[in-house]
Amino acid sequence: METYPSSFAARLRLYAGEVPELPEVETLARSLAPRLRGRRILRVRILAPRIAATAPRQLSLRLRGRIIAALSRKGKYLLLSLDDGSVLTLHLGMTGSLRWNGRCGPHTRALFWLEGGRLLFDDPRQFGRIRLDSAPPAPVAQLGPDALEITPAEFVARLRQRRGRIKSLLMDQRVLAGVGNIYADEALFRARIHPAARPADLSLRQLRQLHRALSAVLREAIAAGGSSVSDYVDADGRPGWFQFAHRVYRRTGLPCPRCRTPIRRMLIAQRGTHYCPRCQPL
DNA sequence: ATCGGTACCTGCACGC
DNA sequence: TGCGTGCAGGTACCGA
Repeated sequence: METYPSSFAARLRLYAGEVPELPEVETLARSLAPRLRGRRILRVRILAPRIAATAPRQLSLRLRGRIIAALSRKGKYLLLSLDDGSVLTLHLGMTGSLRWNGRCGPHTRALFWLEGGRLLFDDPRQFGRIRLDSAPPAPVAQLGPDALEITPAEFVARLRQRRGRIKSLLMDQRVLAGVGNIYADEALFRARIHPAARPADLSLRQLRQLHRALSAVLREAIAAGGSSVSDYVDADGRPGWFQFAHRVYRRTGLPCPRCRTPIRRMLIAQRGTHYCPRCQPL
């Protein structure tokens, strides 16, 4: 476990884990499933119309009385299958969170009263979305294979039919689903691949290495985040999250954990991108 | 068709 | 000290 200057710890506390990517949504799905499955929805209230991709009135009317049959995740989407065949889709955006039996706050955007408890949707920036459809909606249907489930062969094939920069492709939800800025940087570092490289620049071996690195970093994050995010669903705050330490993400200027060269930051597709110039040559 | 850039949104850090 | 500015990045959308 690395130690960081306290100012950096504060920054990590502020940002790390705040943006829900695949591991955070997976952990949330696992902790919520036993609480929600089989429960009837009694009442729904949308406080911020902006986050409702389905009209708030429709949501309230059509959700009342429904039973949550199953809960699943695809990419960064949380899918609640209801007893009438419809699907409630939740996306947490950048700052969204779900809390079971939590207290309402200034950023609470939606409330779901269920038998035996209340689910809160908090989202300061309101990039999250809630929608109800008769089947998995277009955004979900267009997702590529889930990043946790994609095979090495499929991973390589899908990347090789694209020409963009490798980091952009990793984050393109149609190529594969679930990877955001944090895990893209971390996976590329582990695979020693420059984020601006293009698939044509990379050997088969490197692409397979990237698949391994991505699987590893996602699984580690789920393992580390599991208990803490589960606590978070119950209460306020996320103690224990910092078991998972980022190696390059937001570590600009700090020594590379492998070679001590200062981590560098660049922009790719307007996103902050962190890499080691020595370990990840172009 | 594919890619890159921008809008949306808010809270925090930073600098004058 | 207080205020203005920039930055963070999820998806959708637009134009080249």
